[in-house]
Amino acid sequence: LTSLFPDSLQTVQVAVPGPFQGPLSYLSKTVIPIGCRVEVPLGNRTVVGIVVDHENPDDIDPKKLKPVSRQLDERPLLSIDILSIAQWMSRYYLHEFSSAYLLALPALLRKGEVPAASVETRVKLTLEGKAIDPAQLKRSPKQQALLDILQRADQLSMEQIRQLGFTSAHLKSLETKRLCEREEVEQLGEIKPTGDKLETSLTLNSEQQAALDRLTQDIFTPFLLEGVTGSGKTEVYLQAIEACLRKGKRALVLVPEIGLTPQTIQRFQRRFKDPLVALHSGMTDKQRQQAWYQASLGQASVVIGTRSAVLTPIPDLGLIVIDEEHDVSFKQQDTLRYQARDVALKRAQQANIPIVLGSATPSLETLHNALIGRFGHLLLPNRAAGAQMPLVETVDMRKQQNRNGLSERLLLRTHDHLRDGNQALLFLNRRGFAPSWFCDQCGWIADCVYCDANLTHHRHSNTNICHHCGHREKPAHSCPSCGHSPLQAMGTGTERAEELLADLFPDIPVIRFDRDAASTRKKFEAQLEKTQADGPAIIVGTQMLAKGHHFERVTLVGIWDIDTGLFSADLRAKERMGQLLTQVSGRSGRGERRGEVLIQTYYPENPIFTPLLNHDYRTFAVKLLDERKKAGLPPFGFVAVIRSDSAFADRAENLLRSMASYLLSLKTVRVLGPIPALLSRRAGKNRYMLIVQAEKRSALHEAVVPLHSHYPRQEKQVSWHIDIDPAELS
DNA sequence: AGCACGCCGACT
DNA sequence: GTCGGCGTGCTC
Repeated sequence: LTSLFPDSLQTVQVAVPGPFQGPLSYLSKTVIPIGCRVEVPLGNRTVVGIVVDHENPDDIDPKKLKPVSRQLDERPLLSIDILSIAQWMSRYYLHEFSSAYLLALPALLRKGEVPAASVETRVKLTLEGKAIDPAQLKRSPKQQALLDILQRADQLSMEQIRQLGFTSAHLKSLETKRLCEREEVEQLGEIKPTGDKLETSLTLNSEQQAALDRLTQDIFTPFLLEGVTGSGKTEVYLQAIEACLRKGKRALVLVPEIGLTPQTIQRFQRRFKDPLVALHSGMTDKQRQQAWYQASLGQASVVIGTRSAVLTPIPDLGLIVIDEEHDVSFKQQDTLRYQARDVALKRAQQANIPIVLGSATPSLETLHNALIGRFGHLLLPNRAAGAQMPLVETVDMRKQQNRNGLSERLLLRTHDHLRDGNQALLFLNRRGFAPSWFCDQCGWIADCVYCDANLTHHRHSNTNICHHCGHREKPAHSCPSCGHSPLQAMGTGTERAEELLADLFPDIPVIRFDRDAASTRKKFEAQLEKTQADGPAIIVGTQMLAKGHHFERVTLVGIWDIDTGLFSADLRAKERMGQLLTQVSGRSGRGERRGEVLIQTYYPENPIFTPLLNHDYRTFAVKLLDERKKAGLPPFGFVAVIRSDSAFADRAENLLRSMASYLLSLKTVRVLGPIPALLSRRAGKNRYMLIVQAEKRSALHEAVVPLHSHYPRQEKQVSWHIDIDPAELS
């Protein structure tokens, strides 16, 4: 009605950055559509916000409202669907209202930048290019391959060419030979998905085919695709995506942080003529913004991204794939602590489309849902190419000579595999040279000034580093406690392992993967590149190695030290240990030769190993589910952790004590704590936690929701947060 | 989350 | 005398 009176002022509800429980109200002369960005005054500055509603809540006096400074978008940037998922997230994860909305936008758009209309360079073949036989270019194989693909695709965008692994130099060469030419096209509207292929599909085995048949539905159906490593899950995804594109719908693929390599993108881009965009942390803000905008305009048929891509607007979304669904990187560990897998499930439900969660080692939550029939359960129990599962055995460290924790047995097996020209992969989940710097006279250990933790010795940089807060110092030469000199590096990290291996096998390249040797995407790619070379090699590294990389020529996997995972107090420590062990083992023997896995442990008789030695992750997981059931832990109950930190330990503890007594008085939830966090002092702050448990999700939420209004988030030098469905109890 | 205001110690 | 340390409080 108000729009009939052009002079009258409208109210708009705007989600703005800040610690607000809901949107703020502003005045506007015109009706601003929901989903548009606006600039609004906030305090004495101007911020970018998103219009999420029009109605003004009753409790706000309209006379106090300020006007919107500027409308930034003509048309909504975020659809109602995305807005409602964002709203669900902020309610469910109990974080500031606006964070989820802002999370849905790439950084540049969050800052108010105008989204770029995408000008695309399209590459087309000339008449000669269409006619020529690519075999004539056999002296330049890259050009030949590019020509071959262009002949099959008719035309490709520069982005596609890059994603396929070609450089502009390759293209230039074809251009100078007058085989192809470029043309600039301004892309405005949608591009209809076709599902037309560049590369033919692989033939599915009967299990893959059965899985595919069930995936191609048109209503909300969640599936667990449980397939052993090497069983061909990706091929099933690709063919399910093809079916989706053929219906004119688009697909969203989420992969773990570290899994989104050029190889992964290529694997998807090589299959389809349809355009694909990737969204990951290796891209610049500008690139991300462009990719996001193209996706939101419907110019990409397939969107492949990491955690934060879960909220990318995609018109006519028809399928969601979550690869390696158990991976911890799907849970955000700071600010808005969401689990992207669960948000994706919500999104699929809302869009009424199928979603497939794939893993060789499903999370206990997902496995449980499949076992009770809530999710469809698709099984790929065999390796696709008929390769055998590796032989797994434990090495009893009590009966072994060892050098820096490398047993004689593992050393001999490594030697054998290398002698046969194969690669060996040694997994050691501890970076640095040694986990401690100590005095063998009096037992003094270098610890962090700011944390309740030892310093890790790094030899390359001759520094002792705290892995929890980043504090660095030069290693002391003599003991500050007894004066003894010299001090020693005790224990083994990847740096020392690398040194030891280089010493033992002087002629064999040792390639290290950890946060230090592969700190950036580029360095990581460089290390991967080295593993492609012919001849024997040793790959040594941390859990970076467990995440979906195919090391075709690895035939031996050695697990340097599994025992830390056996005794950690954390909720998911055992689950992770089993997943890691299964995943790392899966890195071996995918080719022709049967792989071998050796697990070094001081506790070989621990029954937890028994099923894992036979590749029976399922039995292992069912046992853990049974333990969870007895303890009322997820997925049989619901958990929230409230963490507090303060420079003053008593303040942090007292705040939680007060919350605990309030929560206990409700009599609807179980409360454990306050207890000191696993790392009780970190970066100079004392940390405590409170574990809240309930049988019903609703009871848990009802209990914790009021805390935000009772306790300001920053009060008298204490800050606190709630973590719903925490990844770890620490 | 920012950002200003305001009250205390250590400097030209 | 002030510069700036960061504790406190506010933002439709």
